[in-house]
Amino acid sequence: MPKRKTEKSRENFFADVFDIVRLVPKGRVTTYGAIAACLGLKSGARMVGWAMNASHGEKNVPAHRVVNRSGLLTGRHHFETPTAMEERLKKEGIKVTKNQVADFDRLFWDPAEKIFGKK
DNA sequence: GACATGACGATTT
DNA sequence: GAAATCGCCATGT
Repeated sequence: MPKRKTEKSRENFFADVFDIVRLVPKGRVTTYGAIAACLGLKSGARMVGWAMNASHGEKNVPAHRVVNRSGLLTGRHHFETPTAMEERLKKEGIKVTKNQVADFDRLFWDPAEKIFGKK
């Protein structure tokens, strides 16, 4: 287990990521980079992905709505089943083709919009 | 304490 | 235009 020092940072980071992902409207998708940018990280996209890994314990975190900047479902293999991600997205009305979100540009939801407008 | 890895992104060659 | 490389911060070994 990490020391308290990292624990604090980790908690803040994960909390922010989970909160943002949770705020993603149904039928919308966002990207790791967008979330990272909201947290103030220039390129913390990797960390966001790491946080998503921890999201396995957070049932209320729709990690399936988080894709890479290309709209590609890069993390589908980390789900319970390789198809769970696209299946869920399709269920919410999002079309997925070849592990990629259709009309990704249109469905893209920018957390900065909410965070910035809210704060 | 150092090295290697990770569901990414942007920049440079 | 495509490929290779660096950067980012945290985690695991």
